[in-house]
Amino acid sequence: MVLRQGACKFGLWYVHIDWDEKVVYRVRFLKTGQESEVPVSLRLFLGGRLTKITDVTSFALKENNAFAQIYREVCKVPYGRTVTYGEIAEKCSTSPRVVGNAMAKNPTPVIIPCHRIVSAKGLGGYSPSIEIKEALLNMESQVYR
DNA sequence: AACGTACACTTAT
DNA sequence: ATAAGTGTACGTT
Repeated sequence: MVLRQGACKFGLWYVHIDWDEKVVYRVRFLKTGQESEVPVSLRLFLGGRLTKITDVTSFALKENNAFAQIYREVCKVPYGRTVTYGEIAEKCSTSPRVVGNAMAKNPTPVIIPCHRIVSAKGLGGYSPSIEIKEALLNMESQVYR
């Protein structure tokens, strides 16, 4: 297996990605970085010119644990839409808290669109920065308008 | 192995 | 405003 690493700018951040062919192992938002090759659809997506990332998937979706089920549910949320932690929890027969946990530990944000999961009364959280969540949702709402 | 604590929540007092 | 329920992870014993 050949692990490839690249980065792509998004606002003030660099989106760093580690991937191999079709499988993404890690996505991080860092303040530093250097533009380099990333999966094509990721670049288009971050540029607001694609609504669905099709050419890669996340390794976390394939696992066989409680989080993976949650992640798969999160992936069903369409572009430009948001659902609450509670709604995801209900579909997975668990509690909202657990969904929050799963989101916080999401190894591949964007690929797994955890920014579309919000709290029942407000935006909810996002790491490393809530600004990123806002920017992503803002971008999606513009395309969707 | 057990225990405590910390959460990207929600609902009911 | 505060508390209780919730499941997982992670640190400390």
